Amino acid sequence: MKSVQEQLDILTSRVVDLHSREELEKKLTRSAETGKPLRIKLGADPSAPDIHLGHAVALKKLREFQDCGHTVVFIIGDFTGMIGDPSGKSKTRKSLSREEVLANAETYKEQVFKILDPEKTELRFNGEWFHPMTFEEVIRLSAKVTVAQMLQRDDFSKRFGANQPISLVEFLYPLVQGYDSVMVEADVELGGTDQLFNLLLGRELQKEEGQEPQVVMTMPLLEGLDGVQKMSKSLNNYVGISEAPKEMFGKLMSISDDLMWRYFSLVLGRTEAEVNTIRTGVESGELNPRKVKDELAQEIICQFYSPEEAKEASEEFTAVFAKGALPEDTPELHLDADIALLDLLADQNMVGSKGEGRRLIKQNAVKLDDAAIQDAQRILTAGQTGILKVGKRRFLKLI
RNA sequence: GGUGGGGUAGCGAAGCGGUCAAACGCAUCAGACUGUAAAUCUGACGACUUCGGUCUUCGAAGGUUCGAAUCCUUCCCCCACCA
Repeated sequence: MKSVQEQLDILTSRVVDLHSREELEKKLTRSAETGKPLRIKLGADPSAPDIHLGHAVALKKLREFQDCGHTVVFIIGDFTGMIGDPSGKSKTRKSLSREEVLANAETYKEQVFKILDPEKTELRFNGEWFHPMTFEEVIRLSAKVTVAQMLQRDDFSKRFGANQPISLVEFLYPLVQGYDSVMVEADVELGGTDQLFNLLLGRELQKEEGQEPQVVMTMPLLEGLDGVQKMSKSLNNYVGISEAPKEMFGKLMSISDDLMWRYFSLVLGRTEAEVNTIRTGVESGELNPRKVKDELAQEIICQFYSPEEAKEASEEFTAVFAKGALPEDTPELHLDADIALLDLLADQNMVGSKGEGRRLIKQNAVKLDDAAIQDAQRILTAGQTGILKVGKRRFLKLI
C-alpha cells in the first residue's frame, strides 16, 4: 500500500484541473485509515464504441487509481445514448436501440479492460436510475440549476453569443452526468478538460443531496493524427485501441514530428524531463526522428499487444514502405478469364469508381510488378501473375 | 404568433439566368521528394465513357424560359430575434 503522499504525487501528475488537492488529500487519508477504497467515476457515451488513445489518457489515470487500491466506477450512458443527439443535426449521434447500446457496452468492456483492472471496476448503466425516474423528479432536478449557471460553460456562452443554437437537451446533459455522480456516490470524477463544467456541476448536485462533493480532475485532450483537433472518432483522426498493431503503427508514424512529444507525454506518461531529453537529442541530430517515432509507436502498441507484435508491425512497415515489400496479408486472386484492368480494380474495391481508376492510372499510381501502367484500357489476360499495386497502400497479388 | 436569415458535393463556404459538375478552404487520394502513411511542392477530387462526349446532382415537387443552383408557386426542414 502506498502512502498518501505517494498516491497524491502519482495521481495528480499530468492533470490539468484539480478541485481540489486538499480535498483529494483528505479523501485519500480517510481511505487509508478506514481501508475503504475511493470511488473514481468515469462516464462513457455508448454511441461510439471505438475507444481510442484520447480516451486512453483518462483510462490510464484511472488505472493509476486502481493501482493505489481504489475502485473505478465506469458508467455507460445507455440512457442518454437512447435519447440521442439534441440538435438532431449530427448523424454520428443518432439515438440507439436497446440492443445497440448493449452491444456497444460489450465492446466497451472488451476495450476498457485492456487498461483497467476488471477486479477493481464497477460497471454501471445510468438507465438503472434514469429509466424509473418520473417527470416530476426531472423537474426537481432541473430546478437546481439556472440558465445563467449553464451559460457559464464556455462553449454554451460562445454559442449563445454567436447566435448559435443550443438545444434544451444540451442543457440537460450536464445535469444527467452530475446526477450520475450522486447515484454512484463518486469520490472523484475524471474527464477531459472539456468536461470541467459538467464535472463541477456534479459537485453541486452532490452537495444538494447532502453528499461530500467529488474531487474533480481533468486530463489534457490528446490531439488527433492531424495534430490540430482533439482526437475523436467523428473527425476520423484517431487510433483505436483495438486496431491491429499494423494499423496502429502506420497511423502513429503519420503524426507530425512536433506532435510526437505530446504522445510521449500523454499516451506513455513520460515526464517532462524525459521528453525533453529525447527532444534535445533529436534537435541536435544525435537521434534520428524516424527512429524515435518508431520507438514511440512500438511502445504504444505494447500497451495493448505483446512486444513481439509491436516489433513485427514495425518491421513490416519498414519492409513495405521503405523497401517496397508486400504486406503479409496481401489478398490473392487468380484470373480465370480475361478482364479489363479497370473492372478488376473496381471489383476488388481497389478504387472507388472507374473514373477514379482512370485518374490514378493517369497519375502513374497503378503498377503491375512495379511498372506503371499507362493504358487505361489495359486488359489483363487469364492467368496473369504479378503484383498489382494502387498507390502505396493497396495491393493485390495475382496468382 | 410576428419579423428576418437559411437549406449547395465528405465538411465548411461562394455563386444568385447562360462561359456551373459548380470558386475557395479543410479533409481525402496520387505523384515527386524523403527519415515515414512527417514536412514541402505538384496534381486530382459526381458517375459512366469507344476520351468525342453522355448522364445524374445545388432541401422536395411543380412552373416560367431557347436555357435555372440562380426567377415564380406550393410544400418540407433549420436558425436567430421580437412576443
